[in-house]
Amino acid sequence: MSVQERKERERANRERLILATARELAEQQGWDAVTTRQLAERIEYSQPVLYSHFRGKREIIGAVALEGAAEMAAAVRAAASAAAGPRARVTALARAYLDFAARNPAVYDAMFQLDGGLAFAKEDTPEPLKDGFAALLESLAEVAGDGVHPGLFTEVFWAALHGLATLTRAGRLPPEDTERRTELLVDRLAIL
Amino acid sequence: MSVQERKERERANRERLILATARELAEQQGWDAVTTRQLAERIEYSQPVLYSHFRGKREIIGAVALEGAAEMAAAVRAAASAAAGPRARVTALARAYLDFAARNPAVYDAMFQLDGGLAFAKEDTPEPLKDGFAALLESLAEVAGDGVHPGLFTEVFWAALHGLATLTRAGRLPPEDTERRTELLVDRLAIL
DNA sequence: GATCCGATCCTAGCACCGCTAGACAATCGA
DNA sequence: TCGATTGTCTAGCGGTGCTAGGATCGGATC
Repeated sequence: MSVQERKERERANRERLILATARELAEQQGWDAVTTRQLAERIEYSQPVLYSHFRGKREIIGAVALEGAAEMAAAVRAAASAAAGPRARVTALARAYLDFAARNPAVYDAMFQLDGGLAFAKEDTPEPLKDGFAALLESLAEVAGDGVHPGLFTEVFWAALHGLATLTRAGRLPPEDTERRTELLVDRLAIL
Repeated sequence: MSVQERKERERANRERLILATARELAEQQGWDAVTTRQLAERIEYSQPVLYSHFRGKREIIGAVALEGAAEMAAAVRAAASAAAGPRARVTALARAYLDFAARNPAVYDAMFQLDGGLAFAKEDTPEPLKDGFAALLESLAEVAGDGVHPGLFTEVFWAALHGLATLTRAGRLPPEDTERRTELLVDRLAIL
């Protein structure tokens, strides 16, 4: 069944092409510009082809979000493991998180601002999302402090990072003070 | 010129009606349901009338956001002034903020999630937005700690609240632990 | 009181959106 | 070689935000 295998391979390639194109277009011109027509034209297929891969636009956004979650988890883990000592680890984690959000605004939007039809904080939460939270938890648990549930602490720390990321990106916070805000956050939240 | 005054009054009334209807519809069915057609039908005028009051849908969202900012500033100030002592003030402020976001999700979306075409952190930032930040600053400055710029501290605290509000609302954080998260945040961030 | 004129509002329609039915062509198995 | 299946496209549906242009209404003037 080599023929069938080839077809499946080609199909998988095209699906990757769709996601990569959607992501690229979103980073270049924003998600509003990612219309099914524009996307179809860029991958050089007609619109209905998109619907043979995804249920709709929401699911495309969701798929990009999952990609992003996996990348962010990797980035956070890499930064944390390259740092020595709890304090350096947490600082590196925070910087990596905010850096990812700043460098991939469209992906970050797909993960948290847009409706990608993803479930959260439930049984059927997709693996990359749970793993993203786990990546934060790994480094944050050690600085949660005595008597504080590590999961709860991670939620609060994560929320703070998320707030900084979104408000900065939306122009609500001046970008030049990001580093000072990060240091203040780590100083206060983490018990070293 | 009593005639002209009457007309201006009626016009102002209709503008209030548009905003109240948009807000009500958004809280009931979400901003996606606030289409120009639906909105026009509810106020019993045709669509073009909307455009004689606002440049477009964005500006309507922006106007609702400004309303919301004023209300939130008032809510935060009321909560803070009813509390005795720095710690109680900050806790009350945090609760009031999160409570407002939870009770008025559509308005909160208009303020921070949607594009209302509003300027931020600049000279031409609308007054209600600057005042909203000022309301936070008033109570937070006293717990910023020595050597920490009150504005910077307020930004971080605000970002944390914003993160908690949005992640909770999006189903990313289980709502039942909100109170514990709030206490943890206040305990760690505020210097008492 | 008749007439004019300007402000006000609505009908109709534009270009675009996400999505889909059904015709068509290419490819596979017999 | 032929029929069936799979894959793709054209065309179109109902919806969106927004606007041009005509009708209508009310106040000011003679």
